[in-house]
Amino acid sequence: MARVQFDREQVIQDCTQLFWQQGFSGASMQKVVQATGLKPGSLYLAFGSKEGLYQAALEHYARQSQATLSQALENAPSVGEGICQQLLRMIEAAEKADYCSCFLVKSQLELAASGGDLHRRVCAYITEIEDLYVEYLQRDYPQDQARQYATSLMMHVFGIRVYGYLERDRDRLLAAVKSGLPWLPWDACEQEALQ
Amino acid sequence: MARVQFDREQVIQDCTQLFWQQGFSGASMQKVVQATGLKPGSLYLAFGSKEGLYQAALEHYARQSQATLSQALENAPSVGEGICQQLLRMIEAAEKADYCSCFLVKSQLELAASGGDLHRRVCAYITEIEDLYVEYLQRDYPQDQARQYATSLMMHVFGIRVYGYLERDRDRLLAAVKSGLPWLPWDACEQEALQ
DNA sequence: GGTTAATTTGAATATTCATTCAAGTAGAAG
DNA sequence: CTTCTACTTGAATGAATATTCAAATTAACC
Repeated sequence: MARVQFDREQVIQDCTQLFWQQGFSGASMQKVVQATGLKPGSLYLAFGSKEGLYQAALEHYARQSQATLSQALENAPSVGEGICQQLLRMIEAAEKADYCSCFLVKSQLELAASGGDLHRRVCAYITEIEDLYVEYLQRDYPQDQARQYATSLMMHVFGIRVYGYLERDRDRLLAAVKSGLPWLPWDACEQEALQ
Repeated sequence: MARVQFDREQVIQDCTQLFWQQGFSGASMQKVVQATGLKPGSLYLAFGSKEGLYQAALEHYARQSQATLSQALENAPSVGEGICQQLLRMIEAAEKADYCSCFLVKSQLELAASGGDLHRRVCAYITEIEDLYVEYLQRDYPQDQARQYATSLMMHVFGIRVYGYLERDRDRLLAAVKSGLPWLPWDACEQEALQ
C-alpha cells in the first residue's frame, strides 16, 4: 500500500496514549509498533527516532490541552467559573480506573534528569499553559495578581495530578483545592453543575 | 575479600540516589553496578532482583523522610512552625542545580501504570507520611480538621515537588504556598529564620 | 502500459538489558 | 595448618532494546 500514507494524526494519538501511560523509557519501540500497527521502518522514516515520536506526542498533548482550556474558559459564564470547572474535571478524572495523571507532569519528572531537548520542550509547554491562565485571569485581575493566581493554580493542578493516584477520600481533595484557591467562585460553579 | 560483607547501608544509599535521579526504567543494572562498585552476583545474592533493590531504596528513602519530618516537628517551637520550616526547605531545595523532586512522587508517577507491588508500597509510604502529619496536627486541631489540613498539606507538597522544576520566580511559589495554607504561622516561622 | 518515485515492509543489526552460575577467595572453626 | 562455609567475582546467557536497509509495493505521471 505504498503512496497511501498512514494517518499521521491517528498514529500520534496512539503514541500519545502509550507514552502517557508508560513513559519514555517504559514504552519500547516494539510496543509503539504494536500500538500503531505500523512497521519500524515507517515510524523511523516519518519521525526519525523514538525521541522524535515522543516529541510529536508531547506536542499533540500540549496543543490539545491548551485548546481544551481556552475553549472551556471562553465558553464558561466567567473565567473563574471556567477554572473551577476545569479543576473539578481533573478531580473527577482521578476517580477513573485507568487514571493516568497528566502527560506533561509525568514527562517533567521522568525527563528532568536527562536535561535534554525533550525536557526543555516539556517546560515550555507547561509554561505556555501557565501563561494562558495569566492571560485569562487578566480579564478580571491586575497583571501582578493574575500572575500570582496562575502560579497558585498551577501548583494546585500539579498537586491534584499527583494526589489523584492515592485512593483516598475525594471530598477531602476537593476541599483542599477549594480552601487553597478561595478566590474562585466555587458556589456559582456548583450551582451551574446542578442545573 | 569473602566473608567481609559489603556495607549494605552504603549500597542502598547509592542505589537510592541513582534510582531517585534516573527512575526505575532509566537506571540500568549496569549503572547500579557502577554506582555501588559491587558485581552483579553480589547484588543479586543480596537483593534478589532489580525490583528488590528498588524496594530497598524506596524503604530507605521513606524511613529517612519520616524520621526527618518527625524530628523537625518535635524540635520546632510548634507543629505549625515546624511544618512551615519543612515547606520552606522544600522550596529552597528546588533552587539547587541538581534538584531531583521527591523520590516517592517520581516513583508514584512512573510505577502507577504497572500496578505492581512496588507501586502499592509507594502509595503506602506516602499515606504513612500523610498520617504522620495528621498525628502531629491533632495536637493543635480536632481530628477532622487535622485530616483536612494534612490533605491540603500533601497536595501543596506535591505541587512544590513538580513546580520546583520550572525555573520561575521562587517568591511566587512561596506566596502560592502561603496563601494556600493560610492557617500556618508563617510570620512566626520567618522571624525564627532571621534570628 | 511502462516508468518513476514515494512509501511500506519486516528481517537483520549491533547494542544493551537483567540475570545466572561455576570458579575463586578469605575469614571462621577445629 | 586444614577444612569448611559464606561471600565475591565477572564472564556468559538469552532476551529485549533502538535502529537500519535492501527489497517489495503501489499510486501518479507520461
